[in-house]
Amino acid sequence: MALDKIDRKILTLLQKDATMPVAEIGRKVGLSTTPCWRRIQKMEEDGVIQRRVAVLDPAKVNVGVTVFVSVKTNEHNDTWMRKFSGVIDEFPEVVEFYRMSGDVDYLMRVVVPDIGAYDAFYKKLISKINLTDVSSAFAMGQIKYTTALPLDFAIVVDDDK
Amino acid sequence: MALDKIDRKILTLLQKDATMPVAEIGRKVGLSTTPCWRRIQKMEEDGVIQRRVAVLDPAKVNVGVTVFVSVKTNEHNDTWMRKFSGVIDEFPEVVEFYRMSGDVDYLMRVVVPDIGAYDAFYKKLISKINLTDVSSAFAMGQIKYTTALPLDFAIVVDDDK
DNA sequence: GCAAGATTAGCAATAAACTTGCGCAGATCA
DNA sequence: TGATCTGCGCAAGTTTATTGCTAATCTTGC
Repeated sequence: MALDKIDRKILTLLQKDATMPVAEIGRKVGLSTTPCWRRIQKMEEDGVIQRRVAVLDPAKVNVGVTVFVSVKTNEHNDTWMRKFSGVIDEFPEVVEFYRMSGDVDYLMRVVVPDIGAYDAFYKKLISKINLTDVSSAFAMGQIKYTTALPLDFAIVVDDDK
Repeated sequence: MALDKIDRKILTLLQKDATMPVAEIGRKVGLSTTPCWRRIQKMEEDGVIQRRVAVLDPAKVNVGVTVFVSVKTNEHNDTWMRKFSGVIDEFPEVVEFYRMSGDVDYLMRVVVPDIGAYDAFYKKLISKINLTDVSSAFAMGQIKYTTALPLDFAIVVDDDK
């Protein structure tokens, strides 16, 4: 599962553009098609590469507004957490959901067309599960968003190349 | 730029798995290869589909820890914002960055291997730009994360099909 | 109501990309 | 030194993407 310099180069390219032909990737990392292809295969088998997806423009599908929703609860048990997770799973508007440390218990990122749609989401949410304390923070603009993870921390065996 | 039911079906599939052959997508949405391919092309030209990317496993590339960093500033002007954006752009650890309304001015999501790496990031950040107030919230776990946007709000012309 | 133009579907052929089998070269180790 | 292992690359064969062309359906203006 350790990655060398070539693997990381490949991942960097694929994180930017997964449509790039293997032959071209190979050329850019100094490898012919076959070994490059085998490396990609291995990284997919190992689960380093989870999947390849299409990324849409939020504005073009009318979900230009991002809201961060902080949730506090009194229910600090596994059963409740699972129930909450299940409820959230049903909402496609919730694109990220984290269990937090500190004064907030859960944090989620919600995408909607406008404030009105957020209110509708909010009402639907609290009708499905009882939440002690919910607070919403609206994003006025998305300055940076990337699905590409940094590879600087990846485990390495051969760092010579 | 309006999307009909077939377009949304295609997008739903591509948001899950962008490696699926056009022929299979066509079959699933009830279309032959060519028209299905042309629809996909059009949505790429229109920018609805921005790009296709490989999604990696954060743990496998050693960035299993997410930190949300809230920033308050006294500098409420465009010049400073641009400078801040430029600084953030240089940090691959910052995968999301928003300008917020409310008592926090900016919010970013940072991915790192551990607390130590976050501290290193933090030091590097404040050395590059002066920030009035920074507060960090650690995620104990990622319960949901998807790059797929909801298509329920997309603009529609023909809603018959 | 009808004909011209526009839009969308489909087939078939071509081009491009992926995938596999095999052999070769360098590294490792007894 | 020789056996083994690992990784590379060539040359097929297979799958998939892409394009040109035709047919069918829908729109529009009269």
